[in-house]
Amino acid sequence: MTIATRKQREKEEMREMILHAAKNIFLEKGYAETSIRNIAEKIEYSPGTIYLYFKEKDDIFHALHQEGFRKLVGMMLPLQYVEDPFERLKAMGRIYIDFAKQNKDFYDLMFIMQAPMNMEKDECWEEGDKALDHLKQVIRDCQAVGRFAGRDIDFLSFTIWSAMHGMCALYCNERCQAYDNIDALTLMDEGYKYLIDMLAKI
Amino acid sequence: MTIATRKQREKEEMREMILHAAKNIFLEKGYAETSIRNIAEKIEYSPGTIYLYFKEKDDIFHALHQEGFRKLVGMMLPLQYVEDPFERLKAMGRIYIDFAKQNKDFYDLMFIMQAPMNMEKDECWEEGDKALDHLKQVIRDCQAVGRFAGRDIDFLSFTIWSAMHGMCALYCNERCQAYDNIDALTLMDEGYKYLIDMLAKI
DNA sequence: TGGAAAACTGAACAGTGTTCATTTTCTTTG
DNA sequence: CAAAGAAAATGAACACTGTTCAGTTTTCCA
Repeated sequence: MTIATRKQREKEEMREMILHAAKNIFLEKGYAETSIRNIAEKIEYSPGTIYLYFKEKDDIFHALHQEGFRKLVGMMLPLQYVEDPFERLKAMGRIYIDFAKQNKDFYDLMFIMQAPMNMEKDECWEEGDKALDHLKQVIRDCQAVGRFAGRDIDFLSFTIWSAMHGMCALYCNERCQAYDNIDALTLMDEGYKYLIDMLAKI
Repeated sequence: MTIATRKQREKEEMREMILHAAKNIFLEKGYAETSIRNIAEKIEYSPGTIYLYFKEKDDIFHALHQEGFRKLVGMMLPLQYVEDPFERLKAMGRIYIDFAKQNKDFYDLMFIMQAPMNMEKDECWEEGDKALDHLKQVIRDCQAVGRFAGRDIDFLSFTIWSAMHGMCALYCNERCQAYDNIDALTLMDEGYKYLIDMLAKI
């Protein structure tokens, strides 16, 4: 083992250390409280050091952004065992909602925040694109068995994604309070059912 | 005219002045650039003065939040002349999308931002509730002519609102970039059509 | 072991929201 | 009209933010 490879490994470990600390603070106290100084303090380094591993704060959150997508894609894996395409689409929606419910902050970071968005289209969205491709493929599979006949896959996937995202975003941004006598989670569950009913008939 | 009433009027005028300046900066440079010092500079007062008229920064944005809802409700007014309930619902959706397209920052403030949300439920959402009630009423009207039979109005309104919001939110948060070969506005228009198709069949 | 290179530091900069003692302005009273 | 009292406005100060960079410390190799 050369010194160069060790150095590279150490560099990678330091990056991981920073990301780990950032993620912990982010999940515990939210985005606003996750400052460079907070992260630096947690890993017991000076604030300046962090800039030797990440060009700017958004870079850190861009990395967490990607991690979130890997997590979401991971949760989608079992879908391959659902044979019926429409059942697969339904299950996909359930998983998406569950992900948002269980990972409010990650969902925010991935689909709502402006923060880690100042990136080039390539690389940045590799994981996100994978998730969207996944949805498009399921729609294609549905079409193969006669559903959604004549519908454009891009437009239909956008409609479905939007509908799902709409519920999750209203949930994450506390706008479900508009229904003061209904629990937000119930709202999402029932809203999802109605969406499936609509998709079944289109 | 007593001095007391003049004082009160001046106080009100000052509030309006601050709001006017805040709105201008907000619409021109966005939320991030709208600082108390920026506003103070624009109205040629010291930063401290602003705190004599608003308890905190969010108070100012809460007021703009309300203004946004008044604007949206205003745009909805012509709907009363659309006789057919389902046509009215369709037109409502169009207006909602147009509002988001034309007032990206206001839409953000009203439905996405966490900023002016730390308010009590009452007063804060008076305008927002009005808009939601409007949607619910149109759905009720649809049911009166046989549409959406057996559907719960709260759940259905949430499904529809979510679907509309989802598109607008993805648009406002630049997530339509995921479709790199399709214009965001086209995406919304076509997505909206598919949603209407679904609602027509449910 | 000496010098180059890499890693790290922490003060400094320009900005943020918010507070508050001090000063200025206006109003009321003697 | 002047003095006292109240209201309004100020701007420095506090604790924070992301980011930079001259200077120090550590590590490496000849």
